[in-house]
Amino acid sequence: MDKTLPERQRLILKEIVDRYIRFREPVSSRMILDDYGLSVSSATVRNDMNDLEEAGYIEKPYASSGRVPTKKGYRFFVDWLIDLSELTKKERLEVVEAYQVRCLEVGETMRQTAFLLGNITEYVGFIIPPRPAETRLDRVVLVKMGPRTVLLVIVSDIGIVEHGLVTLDDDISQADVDRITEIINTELHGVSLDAVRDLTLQDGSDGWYERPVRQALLVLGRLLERRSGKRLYFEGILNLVSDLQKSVPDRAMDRFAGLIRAVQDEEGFVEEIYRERGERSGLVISIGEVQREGMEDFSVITSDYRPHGGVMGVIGPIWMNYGRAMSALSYIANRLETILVSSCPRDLIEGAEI
Amino acid sequence: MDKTLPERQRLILKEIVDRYIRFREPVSSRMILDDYGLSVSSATVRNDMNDLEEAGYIEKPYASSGRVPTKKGYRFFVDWLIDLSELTKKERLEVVEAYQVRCLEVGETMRQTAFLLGNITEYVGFIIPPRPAETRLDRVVLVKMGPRTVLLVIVSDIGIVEHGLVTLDDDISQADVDRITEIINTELHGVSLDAVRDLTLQDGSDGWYERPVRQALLVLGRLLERRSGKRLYFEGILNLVSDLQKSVPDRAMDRFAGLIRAVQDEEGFVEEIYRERGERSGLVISIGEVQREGMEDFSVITSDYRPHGGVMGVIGPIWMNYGRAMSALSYIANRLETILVSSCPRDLIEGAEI
DNA sequence: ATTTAGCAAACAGTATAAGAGAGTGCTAAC
DNA sequence: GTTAGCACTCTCTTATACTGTTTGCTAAAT
Repeated sequence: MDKTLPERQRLILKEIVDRYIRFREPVSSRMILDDYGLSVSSATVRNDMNDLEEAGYIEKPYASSGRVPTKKGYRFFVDWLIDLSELTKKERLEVVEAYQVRCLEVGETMRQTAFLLGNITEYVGFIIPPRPAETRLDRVVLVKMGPRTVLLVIVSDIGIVEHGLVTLDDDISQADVDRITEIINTELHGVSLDAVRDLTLQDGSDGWYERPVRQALLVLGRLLERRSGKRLYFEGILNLVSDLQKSVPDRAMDRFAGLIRAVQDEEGFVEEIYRERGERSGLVISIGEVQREGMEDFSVITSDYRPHGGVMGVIGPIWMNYGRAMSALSYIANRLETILVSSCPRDLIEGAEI
Repeated sequence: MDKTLPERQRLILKEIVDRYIRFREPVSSRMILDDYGLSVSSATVRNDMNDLEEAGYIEKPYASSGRVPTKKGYRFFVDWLIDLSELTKKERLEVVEAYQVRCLEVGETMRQTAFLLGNITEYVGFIIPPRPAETRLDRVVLVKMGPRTVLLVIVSDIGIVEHGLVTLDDDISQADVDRITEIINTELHGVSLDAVRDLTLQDGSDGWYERPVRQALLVLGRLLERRSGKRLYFEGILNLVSDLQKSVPDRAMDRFAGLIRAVQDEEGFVEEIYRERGERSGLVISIGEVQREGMEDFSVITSDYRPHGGVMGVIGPIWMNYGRAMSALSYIANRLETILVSSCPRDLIEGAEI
């Protein structure tokens, strides 16, 4: 990586990116002097800016305008020049309190997290739930509701993941329900949700168990199957509206609609996020690099979170406040990990660590 | 009500509204002739249009442009001139299938309904859940999860409304849990959720029961309290983007942002919807009449649904396709009622009807 | 009493031109 | 390596003219 750049040019580049992020208009040589109090003339700054332009870090919208950072410029900025800006006490409190209300339901925790990400960064927050392949079944809970109906609750090592109704062919006693629960939990405790799904949906185990057990297993499988569909939670898409409107008034709607379309196909989006992250862990910053039509002008910052390899992130305009977003993302990822791990039953904790 | 208007003027007004809804541009006297084949001259049509304008049904964006319907014009249109357009077989199927997947969770049913409304009308669908004051507790289910933790599921006459974790001070046996369940269900079966909330949160019952029962009741109350907060489900806000962009390219973002803001304050929005409906039942059409800043240029069609007095609706631009939206709304409201009533336990059905 | 033909007037929308202002690139001097 | 000065470029705004659509009005026709 080339962090080599003359000191003054680094300063000027930093100033250009900082100012552009703040005011969203091309930065002239004068502005840099006014603001920064460099003890050189504007001509000198212009010379440096020329060098920076030749090196591909900045560009001009038109021949005699101020400079605007290029993607390469943003990249250099986030890699070498950025100041991280800690969350305020108030914001940290918001996060902590949001997680205070203990959510049993994993889905609720996901929604909450996406909401926090969106709300604090004022961009779009999203989260991909823990992979079912690495989430383990803690137990199922069966409760007799009616003569032939039983409530089924699926509890994983990170909380309740689904519930549904099992309709049986015949009437059944509470004792039988308890026995079935016992059987299922003995067999499936600690098995990954994906494996549970496959086991319960395949017809192989047909002869093994009595009918009510088979029926319960079938519903269990179906619920997990349906669950796999829900792979993504978004919050705060509307935060972009005012930002875009202020920054690119005439193209705002286009950009916005483009992003919506890019994100509509959740399956594809999730895949692209994983592809883009590759084998990296921790924060990954993609500056217009997410390969989806309509996202060329958006930046995405993602972070993985343990246990079970989920990914959360923030989508913002390419001129987003990277420092803030990065801090927020780290902090929230960290909090979420704490929450998830702390709700993990003791005997499944080793299994949870990869 | 004045449905009195010379026959030809009615025809012309209908044609103007129809065309404006379809093409979203001022309608000239020529267009009406071309399209409709009236056997009069354009001058005659112009005279009629003049009358219509004087009567306040249409107006000109500028001195020599074609005519555009006024709110009064839309009102006359929906009251006297509209053709309802039935949903297609495919659309009806979509609705039926969406409800096929039996949702236990009331919240899920609400989300589903809002989604259907938004998706089929291609505007914004929303739904206000059944009033807790008129929803009755069927029973609670308590399941021992750990030594001192108990899972609490709240089942109302229309399905599961919430679940949460009760943390007890002392260890407890399964038998005790069953006894507590019995006590709570005996006391509270058939009581409205609002009443349950108030009963369980007031400190009066302090001495009555042993500690574990009191603790369970407290959590029950808290969950119902939290639930009251979630009074609104929205889906399809993004459907408006393309419509607005096509219709009012430059003001699109403003309008959009305005609506978002108007709807952000859910409490206030819900109140205004109830205020606007007043004592009316069935479909209510508000043409820019919902008194919220930013909604002057949007129309809202609402419908109540039984049991328990919820309201669902569609928000669209003032030039929305009223015929389609009205049909969709009636149909979906009807389906939802069927679903809700059919899942209602026998002994609570009378209570459900107001 | 309606309806119609014909025509002047209104105005959006587009295109073109001119002027102001901001910022750069370059050259020559420091 | 840095700076002052100046010509040049390009956006943004304002003014002007032109085109095409549609209306309102008047006078004649039915």
